[in-house]
Amino acid sequence: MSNTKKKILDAAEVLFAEHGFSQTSLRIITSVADVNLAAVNYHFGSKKDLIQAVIDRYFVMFTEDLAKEFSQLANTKTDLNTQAILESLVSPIIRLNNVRTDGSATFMKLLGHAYTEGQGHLKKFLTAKYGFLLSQFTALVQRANPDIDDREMFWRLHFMLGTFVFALAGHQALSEIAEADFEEKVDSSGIIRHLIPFLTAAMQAAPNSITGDELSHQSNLKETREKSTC
Amino acid sequence: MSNTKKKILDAAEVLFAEHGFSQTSLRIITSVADVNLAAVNYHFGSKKDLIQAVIDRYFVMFTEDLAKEFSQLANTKTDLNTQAILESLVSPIIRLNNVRTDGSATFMKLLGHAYTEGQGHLKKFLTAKYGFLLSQFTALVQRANPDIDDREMFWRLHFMLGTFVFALAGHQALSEIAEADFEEKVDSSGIIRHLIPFLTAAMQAAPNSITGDELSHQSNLKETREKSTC
DNA sequence: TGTACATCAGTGAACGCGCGTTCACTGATGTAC
DNA sequence: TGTACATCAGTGAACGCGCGTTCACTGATGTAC
Repeated sequence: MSNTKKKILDAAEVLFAEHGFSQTSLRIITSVADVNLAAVNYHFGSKKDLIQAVIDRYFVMFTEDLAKEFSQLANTKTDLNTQAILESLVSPIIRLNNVRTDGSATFMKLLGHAYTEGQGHLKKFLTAKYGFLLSQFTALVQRANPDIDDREMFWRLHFMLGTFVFALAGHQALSEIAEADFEEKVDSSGIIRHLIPFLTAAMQAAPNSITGDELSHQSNLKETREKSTC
Repeated sequence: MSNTKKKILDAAEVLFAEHGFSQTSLRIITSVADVNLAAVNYHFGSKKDLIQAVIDRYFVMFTEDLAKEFSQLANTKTDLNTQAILESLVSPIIRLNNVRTDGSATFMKLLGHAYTEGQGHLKKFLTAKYGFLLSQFTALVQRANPDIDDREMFWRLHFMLGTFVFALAGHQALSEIAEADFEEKVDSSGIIRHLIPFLTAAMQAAPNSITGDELSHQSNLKETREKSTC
């Protein structure tokens, strides 16, 4: 990979993570990377392809590690527990910090933007290329929690992954508040240390017995608002 | 409020929720609302002020209900439990659906965009105006969980709120998959029904005893990657 | 009751600007004969 | 060894386009005398 190409990717990932894709112009990327404006289109073809390349570079690193962790767990002969499965995510995430300063937070921010900004093509691209890892992860969690039915498992898995991404992507803002309040600096692995027992307990919750009907009547406040805001 | 102003707000909130703020142009908003392009600047001053007005209209409805629920809980003489506190969020969220079709999902999507897109001014505006509700919520959860120390409570509160927003904002995409897999349609209140036991259990988890040092060495894979991607 | 002026909601067209992309071009390096 | 051509990385300037915003203007309604 040419030096120019690498300089573009390095500048783009930081700016995309911080400000999102559509709010980051090629002009600001190329000026930060100190390369010519036309170089993006020369090396990547278009802005869309640059976004894909930035995300894919992280995914390749991340999924390589993750696949190893999963296959180790899958080959475990003894019982699996939820905590061990969640902890298998930790090393691949933390190791991104060795590749780039704040690598794991950057990766999670990119994922967050891809989730909310992408018009679908990014999601399809990622699902097609890395969906098998989600399947593996699901299988492991199901093996560790055989009593949870498929519907409930579906929701809990997505809540869990959502919390993971959200917590790590918003890490910077939160740890600034935490630092002001508790004089305690917290990095990515510090957040994960708080996340794992939180999510392990959540995963093992007893399923809900409240019905939809009960739920909609449980408040003491009457629902009297009309379908209008005039 | 003039009819034109209301038509702009109604069209804008749907488009902002779906595509984000910066990716939604005033031209598409005014064409959907069937009003003149210049009307946005006439009635709201600028696009930034329109965004603020859209979000504030939801917040006024939501926080009005929420404040009532919180003060009811605060006046409870008996013991508070986490589940009851989480359930107090349900009615104010669900009631948004009476005001507008998919109101609660729209609100959560707007919150999500405000969180990831806003350059700070939106966050400051919301914190200044509605931060007292977060303090009330924190006080209630602390009363229900006196054994959790302040640091741990800080993180769990933010994980919880993050999961709530993430789950409800991404509700549409997920329930489409859920529908395909389980032939079961799920709306906002259906998601909340899955969320509450999940988060209640998470909140009551035993705090972690793993130290940072143990965490960074718990993987069997060696961390050998260099700080380079060439 | 009539006239003059003020206020207000809304409009059509244009403004300047920043955007992603394109294109003709340069200069260095490699290859064929 | 020398010459002609091909390939490649990169560049500077311009392109057309969509954006948020502005501005002079219209027409309806209200108010003062």
